[in-house]
Amino acid sequence: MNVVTALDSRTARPPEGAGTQARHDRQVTAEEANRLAEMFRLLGDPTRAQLLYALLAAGELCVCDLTEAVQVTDTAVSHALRLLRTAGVVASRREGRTIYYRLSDAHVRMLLDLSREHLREAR
Amino acid sequence: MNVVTALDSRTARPPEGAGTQARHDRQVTAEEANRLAEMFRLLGDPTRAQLLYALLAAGELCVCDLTEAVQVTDTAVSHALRLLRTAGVVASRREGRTIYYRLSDAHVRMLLDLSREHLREAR
DNA sequence: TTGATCTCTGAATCCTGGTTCAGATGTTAG
DNA sequence: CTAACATCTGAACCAGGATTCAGAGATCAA
Repeated sequence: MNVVTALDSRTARPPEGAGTQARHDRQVTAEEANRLAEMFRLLGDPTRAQLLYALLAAGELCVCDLTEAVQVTDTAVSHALRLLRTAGVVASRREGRTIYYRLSDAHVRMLLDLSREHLREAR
Repeated sequence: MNVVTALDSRTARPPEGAGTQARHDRQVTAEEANRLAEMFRLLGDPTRAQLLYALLAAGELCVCDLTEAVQVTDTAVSHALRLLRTAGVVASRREGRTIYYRLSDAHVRMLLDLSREHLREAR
């Protein structure tokens, strides 16, 4: 209701229309925000984060290596990897009885890389 | 950007010895990964994500505006904002009886901006 | 074949944390 | 002062999801 002091002007509220298509605007629809939240949630678990950063550093690792890197059960690792796999974040490759995992999403890889970088600079 | 992190690396297994240096390297300690996970977790909730993206777009909004933007109770918004506030992600400013919130962490702002961008390009 | 290794799966448990509820705090108007 | 408004707080409730448990595929060696 109140007029807001926007940093960037153009805060005009479009009339909630359903016929809105993909905007290149700053505006983010609830749908988009939910998709983004879903992705962030995937990274927001200590086990999964450690797995992903281990893969980011090593490039490719088998489950046994990952189990050793992160201090949890191999079962927990397997469950975590399944989530990441079905989400398309990691990909797997079988070689004999061992299965190697790697990051498959360049987008996520950049997020991980960038976040690590900035965690170290700032604070 | 140079997001490429050599995928090949025939899994040259470093012998996992005692010498755990690698502080500025690609290596990420469990401690760092947990900190990063904690930050991602903060963004990994639909309500909080919508709040943050609303703030990213508008620059500054009061609780009543945020309550309207996100479709939840004002109480839920308040709880969500408290989490973000204590984490240093948002800052508040009082003007009369209304309180205005804004993003206070440049790091998070970039993450939000970048993620939105890439969600739209890719896929 | 048997046994050992590596990984995955579904069910059950358990716990974190998001929402709701009822009320408190602070602020402005009358 | 009281009343209305804007927001916050703590406790309780409850669901989603991470871990554990027990066992199943899959693959290789002997």
